[in-house]
Amino acid sequence: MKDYLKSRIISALSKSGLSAQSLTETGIDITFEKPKIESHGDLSTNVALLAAKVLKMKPRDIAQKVLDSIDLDPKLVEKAEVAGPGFINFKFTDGYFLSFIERVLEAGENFGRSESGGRKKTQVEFVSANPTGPLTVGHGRNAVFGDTIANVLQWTGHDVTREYYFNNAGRQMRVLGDSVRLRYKEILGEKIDFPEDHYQGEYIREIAQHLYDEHGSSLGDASAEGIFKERAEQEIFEDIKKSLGRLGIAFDVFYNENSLYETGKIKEVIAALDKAGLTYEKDGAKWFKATAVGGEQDKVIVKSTGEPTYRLPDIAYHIEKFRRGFELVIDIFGSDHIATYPDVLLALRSLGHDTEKVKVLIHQFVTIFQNGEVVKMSTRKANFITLDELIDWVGADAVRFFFLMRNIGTHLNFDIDLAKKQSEENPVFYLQYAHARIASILRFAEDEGIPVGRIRQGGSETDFSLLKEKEEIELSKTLGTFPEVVEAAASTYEPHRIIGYLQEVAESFHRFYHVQRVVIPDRKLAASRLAICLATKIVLANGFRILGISAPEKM
RNA sequence: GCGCCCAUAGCUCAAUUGGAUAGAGCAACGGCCUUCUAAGCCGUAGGUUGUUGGUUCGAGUCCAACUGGGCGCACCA
Repeated sequence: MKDYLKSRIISALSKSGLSAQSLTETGIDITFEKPKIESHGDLSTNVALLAAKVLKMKPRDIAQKVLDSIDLDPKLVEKAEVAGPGFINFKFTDGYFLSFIERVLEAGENFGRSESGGRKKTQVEFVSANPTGPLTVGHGRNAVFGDTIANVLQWTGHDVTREYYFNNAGRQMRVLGDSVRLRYKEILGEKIDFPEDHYQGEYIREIAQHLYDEHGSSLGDASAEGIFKERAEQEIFEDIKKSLGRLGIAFDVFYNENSLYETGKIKEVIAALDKAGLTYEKDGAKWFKATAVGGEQDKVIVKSTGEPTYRLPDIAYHIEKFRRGFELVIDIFGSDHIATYPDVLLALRSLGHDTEKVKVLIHQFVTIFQNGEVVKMSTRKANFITLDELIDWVGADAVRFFFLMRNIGTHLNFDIDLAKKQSEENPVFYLQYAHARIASILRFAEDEGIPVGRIRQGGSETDFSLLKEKEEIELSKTLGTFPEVVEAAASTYEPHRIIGYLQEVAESFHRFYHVQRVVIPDRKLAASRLAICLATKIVLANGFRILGISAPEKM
C-alpha cells in the first residue's frame, strides 16, 4: 500500500508541475506512517512539510496541489485530505482491510515472514557463559533475547547461525577444578580450609560427590586440572544445555576458544598486529597500541606470564567469524562487558576488517527482588538465583515473556515473590488466553456443523462484505500490519515491539469477541467471522513462535 | 576523574526511528456472565516526559550543560 501511494504521489507531483526529482536529489524520501489519532486516517505522509523548504512553497499548498492531481483507486482509498500543518492523510476502505483476512489465511504459518534479509549469512552469538556454574537469571535475559533476535532475523529471511562461545581453559577453569578437588577431599574426611576465591556453590559438592560415588577414594592424588576440571566442565555444560532447552533454546555451534590456539589463529593475530606496528613490549607484557588508532588507552594483549588476555582470542574469534563468511555478526552481552568490545573492534578495524558487519547489543542488568530486597548476585559466591529456579517458579513462557517485555537498554526488575504469587495474572496469559479462546470458538463451531477446515482453506463459505462492524474492521486492520512489525523488530533489534503488537491484537480480538457473536444462525456471516478468528489465531501463534512461547489450545 | 547506558502516571513500562491531542498493564473506583472460555470487556481517575538552554514548521525522541541512578575504567572474562 505504501508503495502504491508513493508511486501515485510521485506521478501527481510531476503532473502538477512540482519536481519529484528535485526532492529525491535533496534526500527527501516519501515515507508514510500510521497516525496515532483515528481521525487522521490510516496512513499519513509528511512529504509536503519536507518539500516546503526545497520548493519554497507553503506545505499546505504543496499538499493541496498533490491531491488535486492524484489518481487513486476508490476500491482501496476512501479519502485523501490535507490536514494540520501540511500532512496528507489517507483513509482506506473497509474492503482493503478485510482483504487482509484472506492474505493471512493463505500464508498461514508463514504469515509475517519476509525475505528482506536476502539470505544474509548471519551469526548471533549469545550466552557464551563459561562452564563454571549454572546459568543465572542474568544469563537468562541474554539467552532469551539472543534466541529471539535469531528468530526474528530468520523470519526476515536471514540465514542464521546460533553460536555459543566458551573457554574451558584459563584461570577460571583451574579454580573450578580445584574447587571440586577440595570438596572431594572434604568428602574423604579431610579438614579443608576452603578458599574464598573458589566456587562456593552447592553444585561443586554435588560434582565431587558424583566422582566419589564412581571412583571412591582413588582420586585423592589426582590434580585439579585433570579429572576434577573435566568432570566439572562436562556436568556443568550438560546442566547449562538442559536449562536452555527448557526455554526452547538450542545452539548450532559451540565454539571453543581453545581451538583458536590449536589452529594457530592467536599467533596469526599477534603477527598481524606486530606487522602493522601496533604492538610493543612493556613490563614483560605485550601491549596493543590502541591509542595509535584512536583508542582511549593502550591495552595488554599478552600478560607477562605469557598468557593472552581475553582480547586476543576475541579478536581472533571475530576474524574467524568473517572468514567463515558471516555478513552480519551479532554479539550480545551484558553491560558489565561494555568496556571490552571497543578495543576488539578497534583492533579488527586496524587489521583491515569491516566492523560495520558487527552489531553489538548490550543488555542492562536484571535486578532480582526477593522478600522486598535486592538480591546481590555473584557466580563465585553461592547467593545467586539460577535460571532453573526461575523457570521452576514461573514457568518457561513467563520467563521468556518477561525478559522480552522490555527494551534491553532498561534495567529489568524481577520481583520473585510477585512473579510466583501472580503467575496467573502474568501479561503472557492475556495473550495466550486470546489464543485459547479462539481455539474454543473453533471447537464449538465445529460441533455446530460449521466447516472450519474449509473456511481455513479459503473456501466459498465466506463473504467478507458482510463484515461491517467497527470491531471487525479494526481487528482485520491490526492483523494486516504483522509483517511490518516483524520487519521493524528485526531492523531495530527490538523484539519487544512484537509483544506490544500482540497485545494490540489480543485486545482487538477480545473487544470483537464481546461485541460480535461468531457462531450464529446466519451461516454466511458466521463463516466470515470465523475466518477473522482463524486469521487472528494464526497471527497470535506466529507471534508466539517468534517469541518462543507456547500457543495453548485450552487454558 | 573518564567512558557507556538510563531517567515518561503512585508502581512497572510503551510511544511507529523527528510528527498532529504522550499510551498500556498493575494498584484505586464504578459497571458487565440464562449467549462461542469473566485469565475477559466497558467506563472513571491519574502527566510541566529529571532540570535548563539549543536545533526546526514540529522534540519524550536530536545537540549541549546540569542533577540523580546503573555498569565499566585489570597483566579477570
